[in-house]
Amino acid sequence: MGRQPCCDKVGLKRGPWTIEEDHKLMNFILNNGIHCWRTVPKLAGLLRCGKSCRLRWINYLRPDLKRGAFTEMEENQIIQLHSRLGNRWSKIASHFPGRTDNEIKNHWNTRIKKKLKQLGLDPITHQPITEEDHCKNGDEVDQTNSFKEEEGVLSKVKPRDTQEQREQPELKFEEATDFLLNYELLLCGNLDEGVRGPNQEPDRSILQSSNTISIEDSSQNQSNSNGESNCSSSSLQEHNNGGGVQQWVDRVDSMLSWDGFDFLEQELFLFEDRF
DNA sequence: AACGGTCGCAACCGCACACGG
DNA sequence: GCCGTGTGCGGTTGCGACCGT
Repeated sequence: MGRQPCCDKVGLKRGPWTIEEDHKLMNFILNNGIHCWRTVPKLAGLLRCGKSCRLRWINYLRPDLKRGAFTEMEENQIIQLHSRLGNRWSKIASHFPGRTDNEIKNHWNTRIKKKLKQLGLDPITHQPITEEDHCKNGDEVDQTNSFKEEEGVLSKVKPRDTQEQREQPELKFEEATDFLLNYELLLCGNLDEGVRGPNQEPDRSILQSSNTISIEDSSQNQSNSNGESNCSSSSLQEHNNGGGVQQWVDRVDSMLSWDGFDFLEQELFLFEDRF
């Protein structure tokens, strides 16, 4: 016999969240914190299951979320961490304060995977794709390696240009070389520490070389296995130093564009005062 | 303008794990 | 040690936006 579902789904709403639902959830959590996700929707007056509320909070409403495109530095770090950790997205995400595992996973699947394939690297093993793989994997790999035939340009025929690709229409040979050099350096770090095994401390030097994160930062964020509230508060404390909560309020305000947002803003300022 | 194909992201699903009684 | 419950995680899907024909 299997587990009971997290909630009885009869009468529960599914699909995209409305602004009103976001409002209710955020308002509830800011006022009451998170004790038990199962009770959250009931108490917040939502027709959602607790799991759905949790996901919405973590992936979208959390105040410490960092939105916007991934930087090249972040991408490189993701690749490096993925080569060491595999598809353990939550572990990878823990190195990127403000980024969610879902976000990183999506970014990996939609962008980085392609980027690696374009460069002739297997996104799973992080090794160069061999001729055998070529034959084994058929079309998929075939596409990824076709850049070899092209003269000085590593772009391959794409079904259509994405926004990113429009900004960077082609991956030039020099850029690709830089990327590969970068990549090698990153992986060299991995190889050196390969003997340490996956569960041991990551290479601090590599991570600290980044301007954006450090082990200390991420460990602070992870310090409480309980997760959410602690993570939020520590980040909020950081944000608070530079008026971050105000920035978040501005961001959420513009993002959600509620007519009746004043009420929530008051709540948020109260929230800010607590930190 | 209409249509079909592709992409990217948000959300869902189901399993695994942790924890308390 | 077993069982029930809550939560976390990774894989997958649905759907709107965008683009080419």
